[in-house]
Amino acid sequence: MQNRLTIKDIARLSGVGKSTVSRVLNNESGVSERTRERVEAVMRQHGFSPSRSARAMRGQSDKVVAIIVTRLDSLSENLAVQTMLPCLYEQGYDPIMMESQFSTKLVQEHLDVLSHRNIDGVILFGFTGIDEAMLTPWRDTLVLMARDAEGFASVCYDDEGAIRILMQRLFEQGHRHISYLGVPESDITTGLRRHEAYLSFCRQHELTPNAVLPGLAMKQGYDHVAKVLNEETTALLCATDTLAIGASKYLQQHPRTPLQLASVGNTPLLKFLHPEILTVDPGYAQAGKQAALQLIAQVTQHAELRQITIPAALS
Amino acid sequence: MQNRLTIKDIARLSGVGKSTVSRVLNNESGVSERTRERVEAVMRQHGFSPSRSARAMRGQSDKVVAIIVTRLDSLSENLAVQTMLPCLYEQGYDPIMMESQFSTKLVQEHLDVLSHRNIDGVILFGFTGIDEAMLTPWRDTLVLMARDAEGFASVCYDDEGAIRILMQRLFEQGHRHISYLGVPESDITTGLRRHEAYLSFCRQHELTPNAVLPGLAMKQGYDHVAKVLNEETTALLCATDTLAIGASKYLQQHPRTPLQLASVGNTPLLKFLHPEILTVDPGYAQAGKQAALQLIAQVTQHAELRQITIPAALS
DNA sequence: CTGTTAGCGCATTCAT
DNA sequence: ATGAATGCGCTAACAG
Repeated sequence: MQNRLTIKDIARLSGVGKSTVSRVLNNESGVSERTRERVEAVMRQHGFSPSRSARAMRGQSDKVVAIIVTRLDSLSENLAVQTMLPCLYEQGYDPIMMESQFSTKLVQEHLDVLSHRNIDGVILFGFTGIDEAMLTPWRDTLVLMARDAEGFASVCYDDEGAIRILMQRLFEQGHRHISYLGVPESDITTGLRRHEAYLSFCRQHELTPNAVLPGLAMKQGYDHVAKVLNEETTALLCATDTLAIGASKYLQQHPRTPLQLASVGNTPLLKFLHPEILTVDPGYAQAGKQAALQLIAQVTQHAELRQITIPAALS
Repeated sequence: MQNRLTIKDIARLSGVGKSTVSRVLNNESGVSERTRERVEAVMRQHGFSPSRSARAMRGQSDKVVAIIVTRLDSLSENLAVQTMLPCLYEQGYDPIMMESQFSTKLVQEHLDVLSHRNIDGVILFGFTGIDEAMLTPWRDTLVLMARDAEGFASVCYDDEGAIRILMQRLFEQGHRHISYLGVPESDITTGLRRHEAYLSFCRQHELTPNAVLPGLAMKQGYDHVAKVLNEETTALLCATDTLAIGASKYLQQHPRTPLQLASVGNTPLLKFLHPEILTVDPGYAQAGKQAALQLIAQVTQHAELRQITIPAALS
C-alpha cells in the first residue's frame, strides 16, 4: 500500500532511539512513563504499525495460523470455524484456510507448505485415516478437532454423552424400538463412539439394537434408512444432521406410521428443514472458540496440551 | 519448525557466493548453466526454501492473498472458493479467510487489518451496501466477486442470462403463468438484475408477471411463496437455490396442483433435496477459478482490470 | 532508563 | 559470470 513508517521514523519524530520505540511497542519494562506516553502518542497519531515481516525475521512470530478443514461446506465445521475466526482476529492472528477433502495426502501436502512458512500453529479437523505420525513435528503447535490423539491437544465433542442424552429422552417418551443410522466404525468418533454409545444404552435398558452404518453423506442416509425400519420401530436416531436430512427425505417419499427422529448436530439447515427432529447440540460453536483459545495459549505461553471435550446439550 | 538453511548455507555447500544462489532462486539470467545446475541440486537435496519473511522485507511479495466471503456457510461462495484455493496454492499463495457477514463495517475492519499486512491481493465477495469508496485504495489488487464496479476487476454471474434461460425453458414447456420469488432490488445483482430479466421476459412474451422479493434466506422463501401462487400459476422461478429450498418446504406442507420449480444455482444440496427442480448453473466453480487467475495476473504482471462475466448454463 | 550496535535472510548494487 | 558489500525494519545485547 502506502510507504509506511518505520520505528526509525517514530524514533526521530518523538526524539528517542529506535530501541526505545521497540520497547514501547512490545510493552517491555524499563521505559519511563513520560517517554512511553510520548512515543505512544506519536505512533497513534501516525497510525503506525510495525512490519510483520521484519518481526517475523527476528525470530518473532508471524502471527499466522492455519485452519485445515475437511470440507469448506461442512455444516458442523463451519459453525466451529465461525467462532474460531473472531478469537484469532482479536489476538492479531491471520488464519489461512486449507481444505483436506478427507485426504491424508492433501493434509500432508498442506503441512509441507506450512512448514516452509513460519506458521505459528495449526488447527486441524480430524477424520478417519489421519496419520498421527505425520503430525508429530507439529505436536506443540497443533490443535486437533473432533478427534483426540495421545500427546496432542484436541477439542472433541462428547459423542457418548450426545447419544445418551438423545436415547434417554426417546426412552422417556416411551420409545422402545429405537433404530440407529450411523457412520462406519472406521471413523473413531462419529462412527465408533456414537454407535457404541447407542449399543451401550440398548444393553442397559434391554432394548434390541437395530443399526446400519452407511456413511456420512445425505444420500447414504437416504439409501440405507429403510434397512433399519420395521413395523415395531417408533424412533430413529441419526448420528449426524446430514444423515437425518437424508433419512427425512426418504421418509417423506415413503410415508409410514409416525416415526420420531433424533440427531446429533444443531445446524441451522436441519432446524429449518425439520424443526420437529429432536436434536442435541454437540457444541460446535463453543468448540471453535476453545480450539482458538487453546492454540493461542499453546503458542504464546507453552500451555499444556489439553484434551478438551465439549459437553453436549439438548437444543 | 527445524532450524532451516539459508542461502548462505546453500552458497557454502555448493561453493558459490550468496548472490549467485539468490540469482538461481529467482531464475535470473547471468548464471552459467553448470553452476546453476549445481546450486539447484544442492537446494533440492536439502529441501531448501527461502524465508518468506526475508523476501517480503526486501520489498518482494509475501505471497498472501485474502478472501473475504460474506458467510462461511454460503453455498454458492463455497463452490467458488473451493476452486479458487487450488489455483492459489499452485502459485504459492496462501489465502487468509475472513467473513464479512454482509457488514460494510466488518469489511472495513478487515481491510484495515490487511493494509498492515503486506497483502498481495484481495478477493472480495460483494453484497448490497458495499461501499466502493473504501475499496479505492485496493483498486489494483482487488477482484470483486458477484458484483461489478467501475474501475475494479470483477467476476460476475450472468444474472440476466440465467433467468432468461430458465424462463425460456419454462415457456417452451408450455407454462404461461410463471411466478417469481426473488430478492429485494437493493441487491443489484441477485435482486435487481434477476428481477428485471424476469420482467423483461414477461414483457416480450406477453406474460403477466407475478413476483415477490422477500430476501435471501430460506425462511423468507418459505414465508412469502404463498403470495405469488394463484389458481393459474403453473411454474415458479426462484432467484436462488436457498429460496427454492424454502419454497419447496412450504409446498410440501401445502400441497396444490403441480408446480414446476426452477432456480438459479447448482448447489449439491438442492440437487439432493429436489432433483426435480429445473436449475441453471451460474458457474460458481468457474467463477472461483477465474477470480484467482485474474488476481494473480493483476498482481504479478499488472494485467488490466477485467470485468469478467461467467456464462450461465442449464445443468 | 536510554541510545548504540549488530545481525536475522534475502535482493541488489557494485566491483571484479 | 560471480562474489563482496549494503540495507530492508526490527529485536537483542551491550554500553552508558
